[in-house]
This record gives sequence, structure tokens and C-alpha cells, in this order.
Amino acid sequence: MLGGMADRPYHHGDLRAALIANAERALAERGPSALSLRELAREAGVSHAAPGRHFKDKQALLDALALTGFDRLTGRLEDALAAVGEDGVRTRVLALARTYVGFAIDNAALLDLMYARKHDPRSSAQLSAAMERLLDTVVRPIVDGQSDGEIAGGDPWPVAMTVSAALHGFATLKAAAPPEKVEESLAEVVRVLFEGLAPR
Amino acid sequence: MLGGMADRPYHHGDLRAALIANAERALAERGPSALSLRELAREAGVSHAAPGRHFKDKQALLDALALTGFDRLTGRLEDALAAVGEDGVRTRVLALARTYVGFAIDNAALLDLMYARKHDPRSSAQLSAAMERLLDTVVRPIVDGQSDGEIAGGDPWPVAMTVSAALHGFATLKAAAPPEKVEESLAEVVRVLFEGLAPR
DNA sequence: CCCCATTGTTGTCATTGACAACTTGTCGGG
DNA sequence: CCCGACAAGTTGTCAATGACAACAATGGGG
Repeated sequence: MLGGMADRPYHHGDLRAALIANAERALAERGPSALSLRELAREAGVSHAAPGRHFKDKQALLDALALTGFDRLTGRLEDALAAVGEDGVRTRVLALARTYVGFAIDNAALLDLMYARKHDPRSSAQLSAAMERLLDTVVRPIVDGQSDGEIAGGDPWPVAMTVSAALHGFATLKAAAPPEKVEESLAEVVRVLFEGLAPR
Repeated sequence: MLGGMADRPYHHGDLRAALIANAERALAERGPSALSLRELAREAGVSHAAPGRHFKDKQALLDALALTGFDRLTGRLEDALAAVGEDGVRTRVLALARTYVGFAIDNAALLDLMYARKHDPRSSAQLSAAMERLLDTVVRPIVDGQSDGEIAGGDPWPVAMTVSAALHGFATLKAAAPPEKVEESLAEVVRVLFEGLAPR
């Protein structure tokens, strides 16, 4: 009963969410190497071992962070698709491209984390599932475009894979470029994708 | 003159190279989080502070590692191009694709490291330069193909960017897939790139 | 109303990265 | 040839960290 009566309640309320939110901020602001469970605990105003109740491991925290990343990215892509409506495949692919690359620029470190965790065989099945949902979001407009005859038919998966790969690769390669350059070359990439490399 | 006379010389000979080599092995075998300067020092048979003479910091070691990665990848791509000779652009692009993806599969963790370090503004100019050399290696066949009329003309950079992006993205997305699946869908990706998405 | 699962806490340990101060080996100019 | 400067390695130390164990507060359901 000394002066040390903490005004904070003994229970945080939603420590788990707070930790993830702080982790994401720290990741964006100071890079992945600056992520420390103890520091996150301090920021959340809890003791150094409290995070252990919510995440077995540092890795578990990172996995959870990656998972929120996948979910948010998928959500944004779906919102973008909804926003452009039924304006044709190319418009929709361009919308996907802008959104994906925008996310990559705003969340470069998070995106790195997402894919780094995905590579690790020890990573949870949840991550693979989230990744699949992400790919599905890209496949759907492709399939729609094929059935409308707007793009060439055939197995949609290689096509979707090519588009996804180009988007992800572009985002990775261009993440540090000036924004207007990005928009410009992004449009060019979509054009090349649609017209192909062959002369006509 | 007790039995403890270490048979190894006081000077290692080429500690720097040994550290990088061990680091790469450890990275591939046990993931990036298992990389410890002290453990690398132990493996090399030197004291825990010896690495400090060659790398200011852990980050410096990682940068050096990334640099060797870029150099080796660029070298392999050039070798692959040399091996296919003058067989046409599509053949050359396919060779690049196979080589790039092969490298990505065999060195997934290293490739992650390479691009993660590239994102960091604190990373050395050497890394950017290495990255540029890598891109140049992809651009050259494109330019050649354009001047031969084998692929559509125009600014070669968006074209090269699209190809590079597709390759890198594909490598990232497919790094964990079974090899024959990879070869198959890789061929499809190159086909889509050449023919484009538009119906014909 | 009290039991006990959940969430947090304190304490501790080995490992790590960084740095400082010192030693050993090598090599080139006088 | 030797001697001094510089490169490369060494020991010692420190604060920070992740993991774990043992203990304490909280509060909801039997």
C-alpha cells in the first residue's frame, strides 16, 4: 500500500491485441530487429513476462502479426474490387495492382515478414490458409473475365499466378521508388501483361 | 607449453570468408533467427569478439552475405544466358526464369535476406549497385530481342520490369512447391508473358 | 460463496551483441 | 636486421533479451 498503487487495473483488458498493434507500429517504424517482447510489454504497461500468456514464443507473435497482415491485405483487395464494380477485367486487375502495391509501400516491413514466415515450414497452417484466401481474391476476377470472354481462356491458375507474381514482384522491386513513378510504371506493367511480349 | 597448444595458428587466414560461408550454411539450415555472431565465431574456432574485426555489427555481416547472394545470382543468370547462346529471346527468358527460380528454391532464406536488406534505407550503396547489376542482366536480353524484332518495341524498361517482377514474384510464391509443378507452371508463366492476357 | 482457470507478476538463467583494453603476429622502411 | 605501426585475435564485461518457473490477483460459474 505504498505510493506504488498502479492506477492501471491488474488485467489489461485486451493485451493480445495491444501487443500486436504495438508490434506492427514498431515494425514499421524501427524495423524487424527492433522488435522485442520485453519492450512491447513495457509499452503496453505490463510486466516483461506477460506476453508469454498470449504468445508461446516470439515466433508466435510474429505469426499472429503476419496473419493480420494477410487478412488486412485480402480485405483491401476485396474492397477495391467492390469499389470498381463491373467495369471490365482490366480495370479490376489495375485496381488490384494499385491496391497491392499501395499496401506493399505502406507496409514494406510487414509484407516482408508475411512472406518470410510463409517460407518457414514450421509456420502454422493458418498462414497458408490466409495466403490461399489472398490468391483466391486474385483468381476470381480472372475467372470472371474468362467467362465473359474478356481475356483468353484456358486454365485460370497459370494466368492468375502470372498476374499475382507480377504484382508481388513489382511491389517488392519498387517499394522504395517515388510514388508517381510507381503509378506510371505500374500502368505499363498492366499493359504489358494484357498485351504480352510478342510482336503483333 | 601445456597440452593446450592450439594447433591452429593465431591468425585464421581468412576469417572473413569463413564467417560468411558458415553464416550462409546456418541461414539455410536453421533460419535467420539462428544466426549468432558468437556461434559463427565458435564454428570458425575463434574467440567471440573476433568477428568484430571484420564486421562492425551483425548487420554488416548480413549485408555482406546479401551482397554475395546478389553476385552469385547475377553470375548464374549470366552463365545461363551464355549457355543458351543466340537461340531467340523466348529461349533466353525461359533460361533466366529457370535459373532465377532455381536459385530462389535452393536459397530461399538467402533471397529473403537479400530483399529485406535492400528495403532498409540504412543499407549500403553496394547493395543497390548489386541489385542494379542484377536488373541489367534481365534488361539486356530484352533490348536485344527488341532490336531483332522478336518482341514488341518501345521503352525496354517497363518490359524488363514486368519480366523481372513476374520472375521474382513467381519465385517468392512458389518457393515451397514440388519441383515438377514449378517447372510446369513456370513454362505457363513465360507463355502468358509472351502472349499476353488479351484474347486474340 | 468459494473454487479454480485465466491473466499477470517477480525472479532467474543462459545467450547474445557491443564495446574496451590488451596481446600477438606481420610486414615494410630505415 | 630490427623496430615500430598496423592488422587480427583475445579476454573481460555489460545491459538487453527470450524463455521458463513459481507465485498472486481477479472474477465467473458450479
